[in-house]
Amino acid sequence: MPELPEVQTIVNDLNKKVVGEQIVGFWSDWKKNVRPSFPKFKKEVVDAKIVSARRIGKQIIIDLSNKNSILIHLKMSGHLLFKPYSGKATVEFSEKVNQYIHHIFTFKNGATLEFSDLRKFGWLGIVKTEEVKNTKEIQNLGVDALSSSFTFKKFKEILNKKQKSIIGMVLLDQSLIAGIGNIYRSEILFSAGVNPKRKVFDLSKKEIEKIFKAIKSILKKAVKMRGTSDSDYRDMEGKSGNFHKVLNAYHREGKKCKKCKTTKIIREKLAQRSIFFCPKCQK
DNA sequence: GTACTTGTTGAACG
DNA sequence: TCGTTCAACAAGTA
Repeated sequence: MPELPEVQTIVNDLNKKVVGEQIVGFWSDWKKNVRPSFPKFKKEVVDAKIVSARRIGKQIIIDLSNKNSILIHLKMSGHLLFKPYSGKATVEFSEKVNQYIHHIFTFKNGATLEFSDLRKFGWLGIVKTEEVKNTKEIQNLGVDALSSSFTFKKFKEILNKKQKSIIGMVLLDQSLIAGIGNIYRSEILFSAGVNPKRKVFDLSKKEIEKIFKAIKSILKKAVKMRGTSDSDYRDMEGKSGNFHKVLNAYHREGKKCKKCKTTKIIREKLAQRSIFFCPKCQK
């Protein structure tokens, strides 16, 4: 499932591969997830050129030459796949994930950008570029976890407002800090040595510092490694990320903690979501 | 057929 | 009224 580092990887690839491309066609077989409507979306994107791609939280924004922007949210199982023109109908990928393509952009040079989404939870929409920041999806997001405005001071401010909350919940709340999902929440708290169920007011200054540093360092490291492919995430070429190879907690329940090497990682539910941690290393 | 997956959202809660 | 918590929802797999 794409979280911030996976989305960042996709945005980086978009900037490398599709900037300057002119959209000549758009196809969809799941029109209910195209906003505001399929005909309107198609009308606004066809003929436009791609200017640049950016990201806020897990939200992808692709700015077009006609003052419109495409918004894309991949939700659980969405992927964007770029296929350069090969002279054949499509370039084949071996990964199973490609059977679920529901939306396809075609470019003037014959390349395609395909939106694959197994569970059909993802969506894409068109808005005026100047209206992007006013959309409900963007306005509801807190400060982006990797942006320069997410400073230690800012993190303390957020925690100050959430004294009674559980730290594991705060990290997952997109309206406070945007970009952290279930995988990185577990990894960040493991790295900081903090139990996910601790209350914010109970955290020491040093622990807060450790959590903040872990957010930045783990997310940056994950971006470098092109994301986590725990279940089915793929980058634009259909390739897996590498971060799952270095996971310490996520999806490791029953396995020995890599830090203390004695205690097993346990899995618990926190507000309907799984949380993974080492009961010995995370107090 | 049922439980499980996640991010988002609106309803229900105190 | 407000801030917080919970359950529902999307669709598919095992």
